Amino acid sequence: MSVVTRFAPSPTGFLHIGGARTALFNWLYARHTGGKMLLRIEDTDRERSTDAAVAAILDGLTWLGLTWEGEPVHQFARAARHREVAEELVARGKAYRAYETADELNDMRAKARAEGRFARYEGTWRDRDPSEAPPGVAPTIRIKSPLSGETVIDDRVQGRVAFPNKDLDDFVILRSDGTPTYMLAVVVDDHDMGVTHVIRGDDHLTNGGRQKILYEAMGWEVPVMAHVPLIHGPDGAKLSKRHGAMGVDAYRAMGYLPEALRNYLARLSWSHGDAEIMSTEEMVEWFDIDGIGRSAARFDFQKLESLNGHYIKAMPDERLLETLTAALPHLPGGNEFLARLTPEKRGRLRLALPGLKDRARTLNDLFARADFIVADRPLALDAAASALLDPAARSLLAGLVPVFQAVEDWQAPAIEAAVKAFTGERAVKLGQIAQPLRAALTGHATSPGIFEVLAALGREESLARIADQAAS
RNA sequence: GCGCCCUUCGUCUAUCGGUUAGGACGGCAGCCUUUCACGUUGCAAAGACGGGUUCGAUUCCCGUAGGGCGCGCCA
Repeated sequence: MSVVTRFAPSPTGFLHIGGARTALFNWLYARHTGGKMLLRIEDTDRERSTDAAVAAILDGLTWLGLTWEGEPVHQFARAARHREVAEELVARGKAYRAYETADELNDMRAKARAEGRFARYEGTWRDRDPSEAPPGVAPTIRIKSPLSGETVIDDRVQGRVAFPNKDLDDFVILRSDGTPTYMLAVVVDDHDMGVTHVIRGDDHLTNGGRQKILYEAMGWEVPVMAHVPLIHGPDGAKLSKRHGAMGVDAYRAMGYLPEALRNYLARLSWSHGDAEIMSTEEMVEWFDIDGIGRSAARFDFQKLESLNGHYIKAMPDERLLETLTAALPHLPGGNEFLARLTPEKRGRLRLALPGLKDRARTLNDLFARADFIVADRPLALDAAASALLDPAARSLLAGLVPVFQAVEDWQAPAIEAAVKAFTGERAVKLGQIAQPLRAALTGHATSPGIFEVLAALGREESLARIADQAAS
């Protein structure tokens, strides 16, 4: 039987990092086994679900390169089917109508909590005759959970997990307005969609027990379950906005590459020996549920950055240039940079890229360091650059002009040879000329190798920038 | 409060009873060097605690502590 996994986000916000990892695992497992991953939008909460969130989630998945099979299933559209199953359960005596109002239930819960008791539905209407139903109350449908014994799920990650049935109450499966609850909808949809493997966050572990009760009530086969540990923030607490619970679009805006994020996320609670840097093909080949660990992982931005730097360096220049220009609109300040990137400057950027990418860990970092490429003359100098351009330095720069005019092949090696000959003549150290040159050409005290900068800028622009700063 | 889960360097992890407990990120130091990086070499850094089981426990069991998740007509 072919593997069918699914990713089932609720569209109440962006695709957060934990969801992205869950989607990644489902995707990897489906690819690894030659199966498929389905996408289901869990929008039964009509109050909180929004179209914008659906769009954000699809966008996030697409950016991450996680593809799904077929059209996304919208859970709410299947409400009639869910109702049908709920009614069938009532007809079979596996579920019953309960006539408490939501307010009454809330009061009962509040009271139980205040008294330090577990707020559990006591099954008041479980065996009561429906003829006793109070008039004017629309009932919910509740499942009859077993009263004794235990419900066991054999989880592929967590192992055998047993829940005492006395703690599992008769949860609502159909609301009084006739719409299904999550618990019902998930089970019916997973069954109807032919899902064979449910891979999700372990915050759903106890739900797994409840869902098993539903599967058994319907006489359906329970899918393989794999509850993956959650991702925590750097301080070990639940991931919140404070650390990393932003949407994946926020990671894109921070200049991370999807392949870097994929690689990083894959290594959270999953490993394959000592493998750290993995191509997507390798991840697909190596991924297995057996490799998933059982403890929660903390999100570590430094490691993500390190990986991201690796992928930036590894990317061929032409592709990196395309990737950067495509990403720019999503990066803070990116549009301004893009607006100034004339075709001529784009050519210079392309030439400077090898030196630039070694120094960058994010795309933001990359284009920030490339500001000298798009800058217009006369360059604004930062404090460190100004300090380098003392009178002696300015006079040395003036001496360089004829040297540069005489360079025949305006490439880094020839330029370097010419400059070294010049430093020999003047008996100065390379640093004494390289630093003022850097300041004049880039406006900063740091930059890629100075000869690469000269080559990238071109002779004309380089000489003009030098003239702006040289002693006349 | 009740239930369930987790616990190896600061972080992510390897180890599937016998290892000098390995790798990666980060840190520190050296090298490279025109700056900053990159690269490279080396160093420091871990089995929460207490009991068992065993010839031998990081590994198996129990307890304690700490952390997490769940306990909605949310998903």
